[in-house]
Amino acid sequence: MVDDLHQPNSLMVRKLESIFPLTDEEKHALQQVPVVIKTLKADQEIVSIGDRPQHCCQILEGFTCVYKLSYAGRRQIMALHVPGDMPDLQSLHLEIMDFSIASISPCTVGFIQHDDMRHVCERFPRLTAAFWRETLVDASIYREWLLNIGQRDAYTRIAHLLCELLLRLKAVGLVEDMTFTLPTTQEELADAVGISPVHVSRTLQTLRADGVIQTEKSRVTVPDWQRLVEAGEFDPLYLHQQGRNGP
Amino acid sequence: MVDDLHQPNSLMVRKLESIFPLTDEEKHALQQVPVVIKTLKADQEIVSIGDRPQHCCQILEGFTCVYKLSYAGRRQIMALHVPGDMPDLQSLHLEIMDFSIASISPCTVGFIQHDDMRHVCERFPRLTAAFWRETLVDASIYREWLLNIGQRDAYTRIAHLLCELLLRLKAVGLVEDMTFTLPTTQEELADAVGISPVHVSRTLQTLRADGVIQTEKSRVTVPDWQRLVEAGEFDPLYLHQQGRNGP
DNA sequence: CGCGCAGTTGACGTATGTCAAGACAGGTGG
DNA sequence: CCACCTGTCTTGACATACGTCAACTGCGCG
Repeated sequence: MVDDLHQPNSLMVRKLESIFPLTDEEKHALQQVPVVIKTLKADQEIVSIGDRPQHCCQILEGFTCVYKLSYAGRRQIMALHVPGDMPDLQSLHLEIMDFSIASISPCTVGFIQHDDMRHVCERFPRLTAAFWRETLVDASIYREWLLNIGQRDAYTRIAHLLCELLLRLKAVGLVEDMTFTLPTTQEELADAVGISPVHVSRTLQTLRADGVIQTEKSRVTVPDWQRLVEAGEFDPLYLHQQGRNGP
Repeated sequence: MVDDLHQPNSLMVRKLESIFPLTDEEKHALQQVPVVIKTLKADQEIVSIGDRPQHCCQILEGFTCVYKLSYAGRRQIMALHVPGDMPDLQSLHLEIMDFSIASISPCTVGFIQHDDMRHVCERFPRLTAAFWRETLVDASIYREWLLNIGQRDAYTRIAHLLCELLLRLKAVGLVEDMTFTLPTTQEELADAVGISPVHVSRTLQTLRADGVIQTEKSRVTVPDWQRLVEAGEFDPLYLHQQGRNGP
């Protein structure tokens, strides 16, 4: 991944190729799209609710989150995004941002002008379909999070989230020996699963005590995938990762 | 609305015209798309999780919901759909359904073959954009529901849901004198906001006692919009209803 | 070396869940 | 037209998962 960065759009090509093989023409066109790369520290806003952005972004390194605040000032994280993800494709068609995006860890992010996106998509309608599909998978993940937060207890919610992250990170080569980096604080986890930080702390402890996960600093390792799947009531269907259904 | 039914696609034309004016050609093409109309009783499945549908649908009359079950058999309703909505546009690009759709009230639903959808979209790329936009608004609603369920208390959740329904029903002409029909049981409401049916009952009672809503059978009337908005911490931005922001 | 943030722990509070009984209403059949 | 039945809503008593608060620990970083 790191060496790929010299060719900034290669991650996008890989992403779209995971949907269907691209023609050389399509690949070439994508490589031509200008990308502005920025590096960010942790906890910086990338786009803010109410903005009318003229570009969208792709995460190249690090983790970001999509969030909103309630009037009481409580934060709900609606999505975590990992390298390869494009969290604000929707801005192509919805003028005003209805959520904010912030970095969770240090990040590198690529920005692409809407106009440039539209041009490639016009020339290659299959790319439109691929980007549309990306946003549909995002929506599917939102739905699963609704089920998670609305109907499952804290223990299951966290296990479920870890299952999801493992599979998504695996898909971009960021899992080795069932171990991945989770650069979130417990407070961020709490905001993602809709429970309080101290309850996250306690729940993680029982997950560790049950041998479902092991942690060391911000590295998480899953000694027994099947156990984690059961703990999280996890069914990977909603990720729509073609061909994959386990690590 | 009822008389429109003789021209089944007119609701779709209206829906897309709320996004941008359609050319006569586009309208004409849409009118040519074959639609199969079915009528359903309440509580019937329209599409099931795991299906690989070859068509998508538009709600013409009545209410439907999108839902999933947890392993414990608890149901989370992720979305309520009202006339004009197209709940499974995603099946155009995601082969396997990751949720089920069921009628909540008696319904009439129009079914359109994927192939027919794809053909119009190919001929008129702006229609692709319009349908894509529809799915993006759905996603935005999922996000707001995440905030609602994850961070707000029962009282606020229900008030918020009522705000949303009022605006969406208003947009399709189903609100008169701040009154609309809500053909859901309290159990369905409960599954939509992630609380228990008996707590829904109690919460509705205090909403009524506070004068925020009035109910009579399944009719809900909102005597003071501003009060309901405050009770629900409601900001209509996420609905992306162009030009509108209140009833 | 010390500051500060993240995580932990315990005591305690509460919003909401559960269970079970009763009231009510709409529809059906005699 | 009445009696019944079924599904929905309501009510009360009680249980509990989770939240809150506050103090303490430990580690990383300047």
